[in-house]
Amino acid sequence: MQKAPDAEGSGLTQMVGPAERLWSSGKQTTLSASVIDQIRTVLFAGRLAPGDRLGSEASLALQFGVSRMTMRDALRSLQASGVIEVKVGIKGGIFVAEGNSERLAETIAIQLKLIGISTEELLDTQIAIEVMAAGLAASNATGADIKALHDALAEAERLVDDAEEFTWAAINFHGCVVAASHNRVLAAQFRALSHVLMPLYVRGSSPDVARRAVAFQRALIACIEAREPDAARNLVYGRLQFVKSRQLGDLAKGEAGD
Amino acid sequence: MQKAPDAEGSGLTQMVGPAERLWSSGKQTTLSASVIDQIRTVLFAGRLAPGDRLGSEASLALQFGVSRMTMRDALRSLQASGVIEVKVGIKGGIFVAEGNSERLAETIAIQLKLIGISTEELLDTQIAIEVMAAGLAASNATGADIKALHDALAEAERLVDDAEEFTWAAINFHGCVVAASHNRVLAAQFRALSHVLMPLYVRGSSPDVARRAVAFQRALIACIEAREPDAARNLVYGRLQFVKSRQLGDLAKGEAGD
DNA sequence: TCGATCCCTTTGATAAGATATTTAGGACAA
DNA sequence: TTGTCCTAAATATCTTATCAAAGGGATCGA
Repeated sequence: MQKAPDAEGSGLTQMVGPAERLWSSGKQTTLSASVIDQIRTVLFAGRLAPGDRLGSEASLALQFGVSRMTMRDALRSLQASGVIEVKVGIKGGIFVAEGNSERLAETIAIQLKLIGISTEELLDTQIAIEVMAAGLAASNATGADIKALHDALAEAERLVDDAEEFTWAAINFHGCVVAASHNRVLAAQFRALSHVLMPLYVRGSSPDVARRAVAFQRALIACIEAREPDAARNLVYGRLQFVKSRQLGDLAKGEAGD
Repeated sequence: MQKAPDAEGSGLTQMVGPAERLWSSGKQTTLSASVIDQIRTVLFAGRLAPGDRLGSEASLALQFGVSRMTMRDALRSLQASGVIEVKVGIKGGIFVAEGNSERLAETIAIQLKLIGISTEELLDTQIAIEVMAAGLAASNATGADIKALHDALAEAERLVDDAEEFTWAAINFHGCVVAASHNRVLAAQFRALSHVLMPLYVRGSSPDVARRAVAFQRALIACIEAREPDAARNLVYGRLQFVKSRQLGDLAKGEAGD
C-alpha cells in the first residue's frame, strides 16, 4: 500500500480501522481478499449510501496500491455479492449497489441447491415463511393486495383442470399472499424457495388436488379480508402441513418403486 | 482439454443447451458474463457434484476460448457467489463448491443491509423462523440438543446481571433451539438475521428483561422435552411478539427524543 | 433548435511474464 | 523401515502493457 504516494490520506483506505468487523476474518491471505475486506468494512460502517460513486477501477487501484487487475478481481467479487455495481462509459465507474431483493432470492436458491437441502427442510421453511406472511397479510393487506388475491384466485379456478398451469397459478396466489404481507425479507425468501420447490409441486398436481387448493385459497382470502391474523395463520399452517405430508408421502412411495 | 481455439466441441461448453435456465437471462453483454452463465447452467443441470474438479484456470480459459484474465473474472464472480472453490498448488484448480451455509448467512446479511430492510420486517422474519424452529425442535431434538439447551440456559442464568453478556447468551440459547430443529435453511437464516439484529437486542437489555427471558427459556425447554410442538410454537410466538412490540416501542420512544 | 459526429473517459478483453503457494515425491538420516 | 527435509512441478496470484468497445458530452453544421 505504500506504492500510492498521493493516494494516502484520502479516499477509502484511511477509513479501515477496526470497525464492526462483521465479516472480516482478520488474517487475509491474498491481496485481493484484503481489498475486498477493506471495501466491505467501509461500506458497512455506514459512511456510504447506495448509489454513491467510489471512483474508477484505476483510481481505486491507486488508492489501494495494487495493480488494476488485482483491483478488478476484488471488484468482480464484490459485484457478484451484490455490494457494488459497475458501469461503463465516461460517467461510469464503481458504485455502491442498490439493494436488490431479486439477487437475494437468486443467491439463496443457488446455495440451497449446493448445500443439498432435503425436501423436508425446504417445505418446513416454506411453511414458516408463509404462515407468518399470511398473518401479516391479514393485518397489513391493502385494497390493491386483496384485489390481486381475488384475481389470482379467479385465474386458479379457471385453470383447475390443467395440472401444470394450475400449479403456476397456485404459486402465484401464494406469492400474492406473501406480497400482501409487505415484508421484503419474507418475499425474497419465498421467491428463492419457490424456485427450488417448483418441480416438486408440478409433479404432485391433479384436478382433485387443485379443487382442494382453490377451497383453501377462498378461505384464506376470507380470513385476510376479515382481518383475522390468527385464523389466517392456522389455516395456512394446517394446509401446508397437509401438503407437506402428501409430498413426503409421494416421495416415499416413489422411492419404493411404485 | 484440447487446444480448442474457438472452444467448440469439447469439455463444458458443449453442454450448454437451453436447459433449465433458472438464472440465465439469455443475451449476455460481456464475455465473462457469458462464461459465468454457461458454467452455472452446467452445474445446475446436475452433471457435476460438489467437490468435482473443473480444471485449472488456464485449461478452462482454453476450453471457453477466452483469455486467462477473462476466465479469472468469471471465476472470481462464481467464487463470490459460492458456486466454485479455488485452490492453489499442484493439486489445485477450480472445484465445484461444497455447500456452505455460513456463506449463505453472510450473503443474506449483506443484502439485508443493502436493501435497507426495516426493523419490523426483520423482527417478523425472525419470528417466522424461530416459531417454526421451536416446533421442529420439540419434534426432532436429540438428547445432545437438549443438553445443549440446558447448558445455554445455565449460562444465561449466570449472566443475568450483565446486560451485554446476557444478550449474547440469550441469542446463543435461541441458536441452540434453531440447531435442535435440524433444519439447515432455518439455521442459516437465523444466523443472518442475528448478525443484523444484534445491535438492537444489546441496546434493549436490562436485568429485569433478562429474568423474564430466562423464565421463557425454562418454559421452552420444558415444551421441547415434553415433545409438545404446538405448545413450543405458541410459547415462542407469544414471547417474540412481546419482544417485537417492546423493541418497536423503544424505537418510537427513542425517535421521539425521550 | 436539432441532429450527427467526434472526442474523452472508463470498463472489457488480451498477452506475456514474474511471484507466491501448495503438494508430490525423492533424498537422507535415524 | 520410518520419519523428516528438500526440491521440483503445477497452480493461482499479481504485475505491466496495450488495444477495443461503450457511453456521455461537446462541437459543428444545417
